[in-house]
Amino acid sequence: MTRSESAGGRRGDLFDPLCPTRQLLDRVGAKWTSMAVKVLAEAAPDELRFAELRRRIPGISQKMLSVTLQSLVRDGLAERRVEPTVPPAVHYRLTDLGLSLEGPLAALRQWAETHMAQIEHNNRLADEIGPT
Amino acid sequence: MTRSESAGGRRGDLFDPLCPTRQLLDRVGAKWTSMAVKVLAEAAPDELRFAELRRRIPGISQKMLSVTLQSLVRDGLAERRVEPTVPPAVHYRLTDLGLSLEGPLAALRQWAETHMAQIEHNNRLADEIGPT
DNA sequence: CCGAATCCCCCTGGATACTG
DNA sequence: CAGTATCCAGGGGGATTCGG
Repeated sequence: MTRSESAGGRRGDLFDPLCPTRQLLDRVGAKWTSMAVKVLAEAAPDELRFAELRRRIPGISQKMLSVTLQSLVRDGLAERRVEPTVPPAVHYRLTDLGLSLEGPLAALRQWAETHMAQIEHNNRLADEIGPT
Repeated sequence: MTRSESAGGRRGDLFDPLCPTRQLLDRVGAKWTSMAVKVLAEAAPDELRFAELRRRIPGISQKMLSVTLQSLVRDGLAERRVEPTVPPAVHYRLTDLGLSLEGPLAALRQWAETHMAQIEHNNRLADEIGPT
């Protein structure tokens, strides 16, 4: 990718190794990841089927659900279990690792619910005095 | 756009784009936001100048630093103070609101530092057995 | 010194259609 | 039912340049 080798620092490389937080945020910041984790965490320790997950995440496309679940599985945050029936039934559940992420995520959610109204308010203020 | 107008809940439903958590994640997920908050939080209660911030955030361009700081200020997470000297000296510091975000963010950082190595390992495993 | 403006690449994620 | 493949629009964010 050779993005920015001229600017005195290759941030493409330097960012990943030094900052696990960045990596995590890239995942959590992905549009549907945190919701999937939340829904799976709420259901835990039960499993959820693909269609059930989809129903519990209104607005998600099956492509994005599929992609999101794949990356969770790939990261070891979730596990996939296939029942070899016809048609196949695929179940997902969080691993312990995935469950352990719920704590920090819940804290962030808590903060958001407490403070986002204030932030939106601040933004509206900025829209008034700024453009004026 | 087929949002999720059928979905009942707003608050606490992070499926909905209006959900506070979604909005927060969009901010925190922005590439440099969390890093800027961290650096500002570490310096608190002292202020940091623009150039100093830039030095403490390896790899950031001045455009992105500018943009990031603007959105922090706009959200009321940070404050901007200009000394009308020539050339001007611009200082930033977190507001109380911004500081209060540091807690949850630090928790996430903590989680990342503890578990990201495991996640990367999981990914390498997936790369081996998958393509095989 | 600080930041606004511009250009542009590329990645995310949405819609749709097709397999097993 | 579950997942894959393709196409495509939008926007984030990097480099660069100009302004005060």
